[in-house]
Amino acid sequence: MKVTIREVAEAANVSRGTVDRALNHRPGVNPQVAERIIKIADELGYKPDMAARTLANKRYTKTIGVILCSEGNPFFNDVINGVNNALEEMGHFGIQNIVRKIKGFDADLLLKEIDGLLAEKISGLVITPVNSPNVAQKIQELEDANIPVVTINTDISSVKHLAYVGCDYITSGCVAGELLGMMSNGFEEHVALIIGSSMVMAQEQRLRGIKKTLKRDYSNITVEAVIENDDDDQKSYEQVKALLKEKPELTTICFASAGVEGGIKAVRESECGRKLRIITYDLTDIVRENLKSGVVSATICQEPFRQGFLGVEILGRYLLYGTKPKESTVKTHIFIATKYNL
Amino acid sequence: MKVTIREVAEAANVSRGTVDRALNHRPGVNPQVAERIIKIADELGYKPDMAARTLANKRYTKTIGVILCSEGNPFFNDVINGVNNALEEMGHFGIQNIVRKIKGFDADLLLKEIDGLLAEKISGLVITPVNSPNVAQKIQELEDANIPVVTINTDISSVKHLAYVGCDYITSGCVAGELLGMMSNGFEEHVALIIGSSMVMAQEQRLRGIKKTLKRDYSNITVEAVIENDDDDQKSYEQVKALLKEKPELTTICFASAGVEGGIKAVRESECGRKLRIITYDLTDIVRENLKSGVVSATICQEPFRQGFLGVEILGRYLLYGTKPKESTVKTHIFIATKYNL
DNA sequence: CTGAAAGCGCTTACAG
DNA sequence: CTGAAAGCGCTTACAG
Repeated sequence: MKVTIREVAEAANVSRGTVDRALNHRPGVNPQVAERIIKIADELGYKPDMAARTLANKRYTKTIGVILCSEGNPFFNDVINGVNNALEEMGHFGIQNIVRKIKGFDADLLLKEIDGLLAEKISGLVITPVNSPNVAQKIQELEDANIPVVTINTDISSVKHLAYVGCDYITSGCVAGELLGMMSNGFEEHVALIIGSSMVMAQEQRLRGIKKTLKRDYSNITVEAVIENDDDDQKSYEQVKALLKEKPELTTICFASAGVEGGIKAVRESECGRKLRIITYDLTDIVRENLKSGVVSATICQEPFRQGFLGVEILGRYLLYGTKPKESTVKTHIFIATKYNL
Repeated sequence: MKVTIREVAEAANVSRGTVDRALNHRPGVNPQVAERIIKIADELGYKPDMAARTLANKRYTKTIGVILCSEGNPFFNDVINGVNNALEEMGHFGIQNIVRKIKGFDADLLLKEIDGLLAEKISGLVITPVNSPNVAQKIQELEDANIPVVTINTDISSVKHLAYVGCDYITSGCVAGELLGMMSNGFEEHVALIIGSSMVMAQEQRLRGIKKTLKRDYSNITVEAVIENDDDDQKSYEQVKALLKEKPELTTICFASAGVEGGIKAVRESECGRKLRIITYDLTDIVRENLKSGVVSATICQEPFRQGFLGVEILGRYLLYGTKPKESTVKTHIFIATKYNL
């Protein structure tokens, strides 16, 4: 039957406190005794009871801090939903939370918010980091101070942290390339790729994935232009407008980032007879609308809800039970959605 | 701060036991008192602590029964993984389990297994049901006896039960239709649809979804044949072989069920110059291999892992905390995968 | 370094 | 119908 700490204690002829200390590698146990206890626990097949552990830890409540660069960016709506759902669940287990949202991927603001949360004594942090050295250094400091950090949606390089939950952006580019290829049906196609900025790692990676795949497998597809719209709809509008005038042979536009609304407006206005195919990334309200009406053919998604949810859940489990995910990189799925599978 | 049952009891001037009984609608409380307690708890913002609840319930252990029609069907591998993962989690919360796997969607076998699990005193059941009247009746009996039932992957009609976790098969067909449409790039295409059996509701629905979408939006695509292979590879091989001889104009084959291996073998053998496009459903090892090698262009997935995982989790949460899912139908996502996003 | 004991919040068998 | 109390399994402050 069920093996509890009590059975282990009896078998080892020590108190339950000592078993607990030994099994959880807490200080203050004779190493020999500890080793013996661990062995006995193992033989008995002892598995800690999460509910009891959680309950006992209620006396020493922990707080999860969350910082999202989400303000004014509709993509993050689903990430936020995921975060909130997981935080609510953690609430049932007595974990508190503080959430901060900032506008843009602004390193200085981010650092200020991190310090703010540290002042509030958070026990762990979930964050969409800016991939800059000073942010990396700050995250290193947190990890060193035993405050685990989980990055979501976008990662930070060169700092070991508890986990990253998000998609692989190069693969995400390859999928777009493959999709463009499939949709060409072997015929000649001329595509334009619209990104936000090649200075953002995720977007540069996507671009790379697309180009690589087209080059390798679809010589019938020519990339006519790569445009950076700074994720700005007005700019996107003007650029796409100019592009369509300049390149009448264009058959497809792929939006690898934001600025979809402006871009589509330009396409709509200039459409005179020919039908441009549009593919996008992610599933914002704008994209959803345009998929339904047939303006956008397909969009490539990355499970934003799950990014938020898992990010918080992984941190929460670590704080509650000390369990780490098997891999520190948790990839969310990339998949293609059409009007039918939103 | 944190409101516990104790605070509610003090505010209401009753014992904690009475608060518990009132809040959980257990019998044996004066209705007026109960109402007052519920109101006070609400005002105080009382939220039950799941860990404590779980721990307290340890004394009255529950067992989840699982019956899967999965034997010899590789699609179910991921469903099984999901089931096992969730069962392990439930184990931490003191819920036991009994799992039975049977071969084929065989109603009589299924009924026998259900009775077997009932004899083992299961508290709830997760099942891939056969949609037949006698199975429906048996599930009704379980629900009446307060043994909640969750169906996964395929549902049973006309019986109210705790939940169904799986995809919407008509939509799943529409997605294939849309995919075929996208891949045609407006050119004339001739497709064959291969299903297992139109007697299986899921497959009949998929077929319907595909045909509907093609008819409405893609008049350039002609369905040349619909073939039933009984999910048998040998049969599939022979039928596809004959088909290819008979219909040299064929450009695409869509496998809406099993028998992919046999079908692909036939395609391979007969390929003389022309390149047939193949699309499939789900992500078995065979499909994965053929996607990677470029033989299969795309496959339409339905989150099998999640079907298993959520099915068990929903039942477990109901048994532990009495919480029901918001909707009794929990749809898993349908998405398109290419060689890059497996 | 080790043990005895209190406590986390909820549930239910038992007594009244 | 209601209350007092034991107990679920683990953790840690305290005493030794």
